[in-house]
Amino acid sequence: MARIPAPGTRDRLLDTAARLFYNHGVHAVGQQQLIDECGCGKNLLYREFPSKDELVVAYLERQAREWAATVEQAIAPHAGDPAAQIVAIVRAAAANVASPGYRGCPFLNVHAEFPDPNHPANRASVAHRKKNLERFRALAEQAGARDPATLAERIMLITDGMYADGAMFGGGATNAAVAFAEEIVRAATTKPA
Amino acid sequence: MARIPAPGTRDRLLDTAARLFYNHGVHAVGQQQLIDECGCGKNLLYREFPSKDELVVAYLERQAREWAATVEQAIAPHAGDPAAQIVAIVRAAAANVASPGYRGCPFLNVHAEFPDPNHPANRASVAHRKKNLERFRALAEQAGARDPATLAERIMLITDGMYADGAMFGGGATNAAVAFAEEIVRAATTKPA
DNA sequence: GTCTATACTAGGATAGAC
DNA sequence: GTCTATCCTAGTATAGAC
Repeated sequence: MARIPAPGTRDRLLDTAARLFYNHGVHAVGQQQLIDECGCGKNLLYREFPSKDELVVAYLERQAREWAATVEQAIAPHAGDPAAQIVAIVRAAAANVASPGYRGCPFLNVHAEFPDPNHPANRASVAHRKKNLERFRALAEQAGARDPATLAERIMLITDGMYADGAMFGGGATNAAVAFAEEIVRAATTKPA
Repeated sequence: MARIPAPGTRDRLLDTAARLFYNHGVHAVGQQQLIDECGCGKNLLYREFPSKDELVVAYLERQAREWAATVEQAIAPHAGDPAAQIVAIVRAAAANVASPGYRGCPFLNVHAEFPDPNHPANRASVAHRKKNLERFRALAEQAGARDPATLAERIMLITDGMYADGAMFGGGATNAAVAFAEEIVRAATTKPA
C-alpha cells in the first residue's frame, strides 16, 4: 500500500480555494490561479478534485463544517436553554458578518452563481440551509414556542437579512438584528399574560 | 442628423439581457448568446453598450425602474397612510418572490457576482439598496414610528430574508414575512398603553 | 514514486474590424 | 451579419527535478 504523499496538500488546496472563491466568486477564479496561489502542481489539484464542480462542493462542505463548529461553540454555554441557544446562534452569525472582509453568506453567493437546481453546488447550498432552518425549528420547539415553525422562519429571515446587509453595507445592522432576534424569541416563548 | 435606426433595438437588447442575466447569472451569459437570442448583429450590441460592464449597469437600472414603478403602484392606494404603505411595499415584494421563475433579488445576485466594490455593477446595486432603505426610513418617520431608523432596518431585514428564502426554497416564507412586517409596523407605530 | 512545471487541446470569452 | 484577434477557461498529458 502506497504511503500517503504530502498529507497537507488537499487541505492547502481547499484553504486556498475557499479564500479565492469567497473573495472573488467561483466563476472569477481559474484553476490556474488556484494552482499559482497554492504553489502546487496541476496534477495534484486534479488528483484531489477531478473537476471544478467537485472542488466547489468541497468548498461548501468545508464552509458548512466551519459553521457547524461555530454553532457548537456558541450554544454550548447555554445547554438546557434552547431560547438562549437560538439567540446565541444569531449572535455568532452577527460576529461573522461584522468581521473584516465579510462578503456575504457563502452559500447564498454560490447559489447566485449556480442557478441550475440540478447543479451539485446549487443542491449543496440548499441542503445546508435546510439543515439550518430545521435546527432553528427544533430549538424553537424545545423552547416551548407557541408556533415553532413560524419562529424558526422569522429567525431565518432576520439572519438572511443580516447577511445581505453585511454584504452590501458592511454589517451596520448586526446589532439591530441581534436585538430583533432577542425580542421575537422572548415574545414567542413567554406565556401571554 | 441621422435618423434613429431601428428604434426598438436598445430596448430589445435590454429585455433579452435582463432575462438571460437574471435566469443564468451575468458571468454565465456570453455576448454571442445575447446576440443570438436577440436576433441582432454584434455591431448593434456594441453600439448601444460599448462594454459588458455598461450593459450590466443598464440591466440594473432597468430593474430599478421596474421596481420603482411597482412601488408607486403599490403605495398609491394608501396615500396618507405611510404605515400601510410600508406594508404594501413588502406585499409587492412578496408577490414578486412568489411569482414563478423567481430566482432571488437581482441586485443581491449581481452583487454576489461582482465583489469588487469599485466595479460599476457593485456600486449600482449598493446604490439601489441605499435608496430603498432611505424610503423605508422616510415612511417610518411619516408614520410616527418611535424609532424610524430601527423600523426601516427591520423591514429591510425581513424583505432581504424573504428574497433569500425565495431564491433557495421557492418562496415558502412570503406569507410569514408579510405577516411579520405587519406586526412590527403596528407595534412600532401604535402608542404604548 | 512524488512532485512541479510546461505544453497542449478544444472551446468560449470580450471586443473590434469590415 | 461575418470574420478575426487576443485572451482565458477546464482539463489532459508529458517532461524532468528530487
